Amino acid sequence: MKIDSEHLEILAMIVERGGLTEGAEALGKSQPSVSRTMALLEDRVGAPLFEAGKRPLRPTELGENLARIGARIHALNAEASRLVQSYRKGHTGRLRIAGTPIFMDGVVSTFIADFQTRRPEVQIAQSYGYFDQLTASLRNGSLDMAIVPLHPSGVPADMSFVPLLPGRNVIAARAGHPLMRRGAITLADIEPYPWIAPPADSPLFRDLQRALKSIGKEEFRVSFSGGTLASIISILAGSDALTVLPYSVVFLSRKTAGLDALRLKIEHPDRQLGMLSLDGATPPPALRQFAGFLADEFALLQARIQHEGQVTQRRG
Amino acid sequence: MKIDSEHLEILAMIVERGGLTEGAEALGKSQPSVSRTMALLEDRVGAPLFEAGKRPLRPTELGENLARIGARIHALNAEASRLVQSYRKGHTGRLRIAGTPIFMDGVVSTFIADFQTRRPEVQIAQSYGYFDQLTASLRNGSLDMAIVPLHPSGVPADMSFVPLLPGRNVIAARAGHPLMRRGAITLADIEPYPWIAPPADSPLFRDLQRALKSIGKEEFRVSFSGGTLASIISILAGSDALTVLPYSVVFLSRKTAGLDALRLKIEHPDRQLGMLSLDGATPPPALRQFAGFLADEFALLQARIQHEGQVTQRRG
DNA sequence: TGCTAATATTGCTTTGCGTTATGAAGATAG
DNA sequence: CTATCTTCATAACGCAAAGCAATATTAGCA
Repeated sequence: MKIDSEHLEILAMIVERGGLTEGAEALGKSQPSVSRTMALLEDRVGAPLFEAGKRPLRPTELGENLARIGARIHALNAEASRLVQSYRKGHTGRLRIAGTPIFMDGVVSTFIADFQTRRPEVQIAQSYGYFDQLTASLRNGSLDMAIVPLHPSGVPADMSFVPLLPGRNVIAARAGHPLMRRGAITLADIEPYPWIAPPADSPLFRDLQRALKSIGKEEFRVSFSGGTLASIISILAGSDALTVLPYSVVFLSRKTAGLDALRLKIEHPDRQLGMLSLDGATPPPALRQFAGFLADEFALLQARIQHEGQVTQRRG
Repeated sequence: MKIDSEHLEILAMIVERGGLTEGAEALGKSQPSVSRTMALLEDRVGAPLFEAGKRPLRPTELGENLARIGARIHALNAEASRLVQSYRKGHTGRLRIAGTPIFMDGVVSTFIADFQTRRPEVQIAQSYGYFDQLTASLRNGSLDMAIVPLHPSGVPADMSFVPLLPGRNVIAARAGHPLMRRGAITLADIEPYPWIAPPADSPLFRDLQRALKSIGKEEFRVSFSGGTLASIISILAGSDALTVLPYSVVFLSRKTAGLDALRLKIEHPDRQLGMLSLDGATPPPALRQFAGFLADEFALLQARIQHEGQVTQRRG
């Protein structure tokens, strides 16, 4: 004896409105329709839901109790509708984002924070990884979007890539570093200082090797390696060590972390930092929202970086 | 965009069971049926509820959230079914019972108490009234059953009457009353004592008049009138007053209230105390339960009364 | 690669909901 | 008490959807 929840909702509305006709109107249905539905429900329940021979249709004890339940069901159903609406607009959902650690910590996470104040119902699960692992996760559906440095030619065939920033790297040190005051820096100037290296399997580590090689430095002394951005910044701040970081990271950490970039041009890899996502799957609508937000924010960031560069050049 | 609650319940079951096939089985439906239902729901929702290309069908974030709501709807629906079941068996409901005050207070209320320990979900609204008022209430649906003294010929055509006890009245006084020790009582013996009278519009008051006339007493001194049984008992207990009460009331109050019946035969009206109910209307199922219970209890009571009578006679 | 089990699709029937048109009956006012 | 209004019930019919069996498809796995 299964009762149709819809019937209970209709019953609830009739009781709430105090009459079948008004209930039907409120439900947007015809009066005969709900009349028959109630007759059917009474049949199945096997007991009268309305007092017989009363014209402004009044519920019996049982009818009232069932109506109470119907009202609660209606509330739940409406909640489901709201959930779906919200989800479709991208205002609700769970996003699984991953990317290379330094860039995620140094840049993306601050934008995520902004996004979450705007869309608090979107929960974001952030994790870290490098290219191979990230593409695998995208393919098996355990990740919605990856943020990686990538050369346009390296985009897998089954994925799309939206560039956010050029992948320009700089040599970073603490703001008060002895080398900071120098106008032009030579290889010899750099020689005495130890290096902090990103994890050996990271693209940034390879960038570091290539960058130093590009300015003629084949060997370098690593005083610290493998840490997250937070520990790298701590160590940079408390020592005269150098490291290679994306310029955007240095730019955003300048003031808060007392970091700066050395006036030394190094080869920057021909890559772009951008958003990578799988083509086939239906993306969560929240992803569109988030991707759009990131694109906007990064455009702004790039403008700020360029403006700063001009000012510096003019001053320098 | 209204979502079918049934669909949400199905979704919940699939998620709970961890697979479409098992969900279908648990629901007692065929696998294709629930498969298509879910396809339809996904269509309407406009977003995937299950991860694409996963064989033990796993819900998406949205699917899981909707399933949670579905589970709550299912619980409510089941609650409704239980309510209906319970109601149909007469284990739940509201009964509106009314009757003549003395008899309700003295006899019926104790049985109501017993019934309620057995069926705590049945709520009983008790009220008081005399014949005309009670039949009117029965007819307009504001009363489910009346308990009244009635001659079989007086049963209205549109009602049924189930007798419970003969309407035998006795003259009652406190157990230690001077007249109690006497074997045979004459009219002269009664003369000195004042009377307590029921409300003047009650059948019991007319009974009192008739009873006294039947033993030749036309005039009597009324020292108190109009009270409920509780006050009548108090006054009887604290004085040597006499009154007329149904024997069943005296019988049940004997021990607790220190009441007894005088050894003086009076004319008892040719009426039966019984249950009166309207024929046409569908009675609440709980009424059957209650009426059956009362019939049983009164049969027992009558047996106890008869047994007591025999013992007393043998002793007397 | 090929097997197995899970899910999707297809074709068909039945059920129930929606509508409009119309009938019956309680409520109400004079 | 009857005339009238309002409210609810019934009838007839089309359509959407749910049910089932049979069958195709595909992910997981050895």
